[in-house]
Amino acid sequence: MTIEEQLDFLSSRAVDFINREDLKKKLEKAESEGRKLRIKYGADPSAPDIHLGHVVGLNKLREFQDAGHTVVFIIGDFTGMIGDPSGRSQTRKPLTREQVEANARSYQEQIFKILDRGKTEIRFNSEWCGKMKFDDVIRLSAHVTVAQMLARDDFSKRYAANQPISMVEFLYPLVQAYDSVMVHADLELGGTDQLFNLLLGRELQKVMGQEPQCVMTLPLIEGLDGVQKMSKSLNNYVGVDEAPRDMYGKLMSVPDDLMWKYFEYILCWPQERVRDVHGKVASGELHPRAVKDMLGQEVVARFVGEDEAKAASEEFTRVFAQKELPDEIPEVVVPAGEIGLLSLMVQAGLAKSNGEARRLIKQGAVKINDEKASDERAQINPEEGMIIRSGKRGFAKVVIK
RNA sequence: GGUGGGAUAGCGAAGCGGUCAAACGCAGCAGACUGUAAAUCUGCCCUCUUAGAGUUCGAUGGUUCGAAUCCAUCUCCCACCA
Repeated sequence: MTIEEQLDFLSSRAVDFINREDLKKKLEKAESEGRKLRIKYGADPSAPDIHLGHVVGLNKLREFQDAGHTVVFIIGDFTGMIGDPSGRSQTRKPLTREQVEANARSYQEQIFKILDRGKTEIRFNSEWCGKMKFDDVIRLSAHVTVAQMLARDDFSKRYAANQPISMVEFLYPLVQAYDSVMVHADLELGGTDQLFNLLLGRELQKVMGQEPQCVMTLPLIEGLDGVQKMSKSLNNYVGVDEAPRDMYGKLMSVPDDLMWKYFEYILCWPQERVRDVHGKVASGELHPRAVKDMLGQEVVARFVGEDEAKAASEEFTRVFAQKELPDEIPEVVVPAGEIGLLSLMVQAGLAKSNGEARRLIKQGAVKINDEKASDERAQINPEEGMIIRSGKRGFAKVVIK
């Protein structure tokens, strides 16, 4: 590939890219010096589940690796242990050393489903942040002005709306920027919400006498609800570590319009192909469900395996389209003898409380051995192998102790 | 240091002495419709053995026949002016 072709390839799917000229120079220089570029990506250690939202970025990192470069994957353990009042409404709890370590391990297991282990450098920012003295921090903060900070969109909005902004929030972008200095990043990648922070890294490097990093952002994809960005806290995510059945099932419930993004950013389909399939669905040549099945299967195949993908798809059809029972049904162990239906359901995990169980029964969601249960006060005489269904996806099989 | 505002169910937000287990929106769950889609419609959505009962409205104590609503103290939060 020529440099220009590389640039095209590497910047594909990016939203912001600052900037092509700089990256070109870096690529040329690296090539002539036989050096690899250092591509930085920061991860928050508080949510150890890598989900498809992260995959958007990880895919891009992988492309950089395939082009020969090194990914510097930074786990923000230092900041994670302090906690992150992330503005919005949620305050992230500070993590303990043990939690951070456990999360970091879990990260590593998951990211190498996508990244090339041999071209990845994992770093923890406590390595350098932990050594800083307070005067170092103060000196560092002198490089940035309040006006600069207020340039960040969410800060300016909140400031204007008389909403609180803590000093910590000002400090975090600075820490992140400092990470760039410490790892000598050539380019930093992040979601579009990271643009300001990434640019601050660029500024700080300049101030501290380094060649400034390039900055690239990728879209934040919406989660299962189709509206809010995929995140663990909103519980609208698909984790790369999930059981094939869940992964597939979740993908099938994604709004149709969102599929195209998933094809493009998760599966990295070329745009022409996405457009082609999109067109076929629009014209009625392809059924949206078939396309979504393809999405589900391809994603499962990528993170788990081909066979599992096929199996997940088949089971899904069987259970939901033909209303049959799934392969594996969770068991409830109960002693022999009469038991109230309500408490049986709670014990089986089909309802959180008797109240909920009652509601489900009233609404006609509960079946025992395919027979609708309508009496909430029913006493059940459990039999071995009795099947209790609650709604479309709640199943339990009775086992007599 | 000063002034003002606030803490209500998962979240947001009404309520300001009884009719409040607490409006409304969102999220969630179920049913109908489907492609387990989306949209829509309907119902539910503190707990418990019911048309009944028991615990809730930052915490504690008090006034009252009766408090989420009034008083006192406390804790926490926010904005503004310095």
